[in-house]
Amino acid sequence: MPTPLVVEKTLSDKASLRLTEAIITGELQQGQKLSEADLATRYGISRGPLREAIRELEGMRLVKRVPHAGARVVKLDMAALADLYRVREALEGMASRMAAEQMSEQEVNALVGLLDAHEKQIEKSGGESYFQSEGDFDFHFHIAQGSRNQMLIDLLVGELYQLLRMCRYQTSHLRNRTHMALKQHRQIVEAIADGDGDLAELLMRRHISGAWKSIKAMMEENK
Amino acid sequence: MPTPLVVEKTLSDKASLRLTEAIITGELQQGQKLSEADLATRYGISRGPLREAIRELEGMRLVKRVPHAGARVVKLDMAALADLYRVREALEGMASRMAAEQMSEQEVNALVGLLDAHEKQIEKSGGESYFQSEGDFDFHFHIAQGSRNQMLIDLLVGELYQLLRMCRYQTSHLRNRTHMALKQHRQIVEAIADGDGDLAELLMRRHISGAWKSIKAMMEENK
DNA sequence: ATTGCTCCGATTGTTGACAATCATTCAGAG
DNA sequence: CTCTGAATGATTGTCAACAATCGGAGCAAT
Repeated sequence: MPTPLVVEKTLSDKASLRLTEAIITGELQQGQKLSEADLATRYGISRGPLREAIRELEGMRLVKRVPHAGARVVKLDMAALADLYRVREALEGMASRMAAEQMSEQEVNALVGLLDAHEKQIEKSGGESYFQSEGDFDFHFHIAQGSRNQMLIDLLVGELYQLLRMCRYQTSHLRNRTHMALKQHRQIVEAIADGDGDLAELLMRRHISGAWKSIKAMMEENK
Repeated sequence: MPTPLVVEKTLSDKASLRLTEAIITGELQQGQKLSEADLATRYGISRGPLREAIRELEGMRLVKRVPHAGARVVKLDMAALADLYRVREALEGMASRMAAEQMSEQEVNALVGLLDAHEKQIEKSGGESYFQSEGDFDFHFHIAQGSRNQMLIDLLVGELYQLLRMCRYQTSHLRNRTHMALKQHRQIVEAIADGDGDLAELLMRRHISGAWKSIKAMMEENK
């Protein structure tokens, strides 16, 4: 039985995906208003599904909606990013702890392999492409999965990581942090391999808190 | 100028509120299917707004939707509750830390007053009414506010607390924990008053982790 | 008896038209 | 000239009809 090559999706789900990408890549800029009629005709669908897609993006915190006034792309100013990184610190810290408690040896090996691949990529094409190609997300994504906590996974992958991608796309990123990041990643994996939840959480929180500090410093310097 | 007594809301927002209450109180039971046609006629609205309301509830994690098959009320089994309490531990721990760093003296005093009121209520009407009347939520709600972190507040108040209310409504709750809970609340406030973020986070995490252990024990015993 | 197929009813997904609301503009009074 | 406020255009909210899809009942063949 041949499986269908194109997975049939509902129009609003497809619209939701397109909108998500448009927002993250900056095709729809921060604070920009989302006109229902405009987007509907542009995507070749009706306003009904599009409205539902917007409701979905609201749930992901990518847009903010105000009744009778429409939806606007969320604005990631310094305060919002500070909030985001604190929440991320809490959630990924917990994810690392739970991953340390529950990841199988096989999964840990896969993680190590992932970091090896990342290291090679960095050596070959300069640190820049690491963040740019979202290799960094691979790592954090796998840790989230390792926690076996579905709610944690949904929160991180479905909401926080989208906002982070959005931020990363729009601010050019420091490539001098890649080596430090990779080293910290290895330390975290080591703690997970040892089943040391306390240490894994501590290291992940430091890793994220440090990333925020350097982003913040860069933002304050560049403007 | 007299402010309007009835705040005009959109139909889908009103439906969203009604549905939320119906789910939390158990009027719509866990796992039950939400029929669009049925609910729409019952609420006296059309299917359009109702569908948007369901999308909103999906964002709050109160229902789970599968394309072409409808939406069902989420099932809070043991595994889901375990996940929920771990996430809560991480987020409220962070909220307590930030509250300790940022709450004003005045706000802390208000918190102390709140706990005094709670204590009186417990003495007067037995411990039972404390959890039942959602006095416990008052406390956690104020701490979230104190964090000054809007994303944290949205996550806790808009999503996690709804699920917790749902759980609390349906499982009769231990009243022998009220005294211990109150004592722990006081310790947390003390840490916040001292501006000791480390301790505030630690105590809150213990508080929540302890609550989960006793709930889990009760569930395993009762079935 | 069980497996597979077809048809049918019920439910969800989608559409375009209609109603309500908001923001802007422009006229007129002070 | 400024401020108020009423008309107007554009945008969002709502509705009811239509199309697409899923699940199950019933029947036939092995």
